[in-house]
Amino acid sequence: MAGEIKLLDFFLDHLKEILYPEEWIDLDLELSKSQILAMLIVDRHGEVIMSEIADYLNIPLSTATGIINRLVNKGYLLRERNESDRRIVSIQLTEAGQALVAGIKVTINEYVERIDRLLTEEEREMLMRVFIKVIEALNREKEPDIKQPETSVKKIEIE
Amino acid sequence: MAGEIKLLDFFLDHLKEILYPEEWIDLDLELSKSQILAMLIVDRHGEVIMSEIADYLNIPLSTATGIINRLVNKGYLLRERNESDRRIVSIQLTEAGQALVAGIKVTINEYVERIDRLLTEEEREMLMRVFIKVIEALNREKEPDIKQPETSVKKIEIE
DNA sequence: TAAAATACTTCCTTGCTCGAACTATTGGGT
DNA sequence: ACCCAATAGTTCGAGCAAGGAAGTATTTTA
Repeated sequence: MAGEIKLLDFFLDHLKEILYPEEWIDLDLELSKSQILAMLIVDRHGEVIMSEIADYLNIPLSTATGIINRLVNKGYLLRERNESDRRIVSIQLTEAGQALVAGIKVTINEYVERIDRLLTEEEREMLMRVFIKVIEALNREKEPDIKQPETSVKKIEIE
Repeated sequence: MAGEIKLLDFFLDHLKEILYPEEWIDLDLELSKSQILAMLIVDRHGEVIMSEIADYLNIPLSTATGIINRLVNKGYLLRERNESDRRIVSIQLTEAGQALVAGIKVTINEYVERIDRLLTEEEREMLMRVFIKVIEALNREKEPDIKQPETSVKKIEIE
């Protein structure tokens, strides 16, 4: 009981920090949150189609179109129609885009290391475990159907 | 080393969840993130002036004006000029606003309890400790000056 | 009493978000 | 072959948010 009250107080006290995590981390002054996510997705998958981006970001295609448009206009992404199926639009990084993503990753890594240094090995493990537990539980409640959660940590090669 | 790589992967994998925490929690369909925060601030302080809201939310006054305007238009807040210093505008909850905040708190509490149930006492304590440690460290780096951090858990009476 | 500081608001631009409507292309069924 | 449905996107319109710049009162101070 006492534990629960404390956790609620804690959430209310830190709601601002929780709701605006991008302010912990000045990720990049050039791009917005959504734009950074989109760039990282394109980077990770090499070449992506609009629907995939919308899927990964969990946003409607109409929103994705806007985000990608701005990145194309800034010269970070390339948009081109697929010739074998002309409904499909595929997205790639330009060279400027690749350079930008590299910089973003460095920045993220710096922050991660900064946090990492604050934690004991035990805390680090528990943090990840708890985070995954919470995310999985909340996802499970949202859509108690369809496919496997598949929310465990995936290994991604960095550099 | 292995720990750090894992933590970086972890962050990259869950960047969407981290950057859009409002999607974990369908806080309220009626209000936006900023609007909810503004309502909670007014609720907690009883009567607040615009500058205080801007301060707490860490946004410029021009942004605060817009957020409060929409809440006033929806009938949740009351805006009135201070008679002793007519530059000042103070904000209060209307009855509808009080009812809404009560509902928001119930919703938050439900989510907090849902998370709480997933955690052991040890995890709960560590989670709060780590969270505060990280927030304090990042704040300290941002502004290595001025006043005390004052980021420890404050107790707030609920209901 | 004039000038500076304070407390806001207004205006403008950019971005995100979403639904609805629309275009283009492809695939299936008969 | 032809029509219809499904698929893949874009466009449009409206609301919300962010923030800088400029403007309006009002109060303080020098």
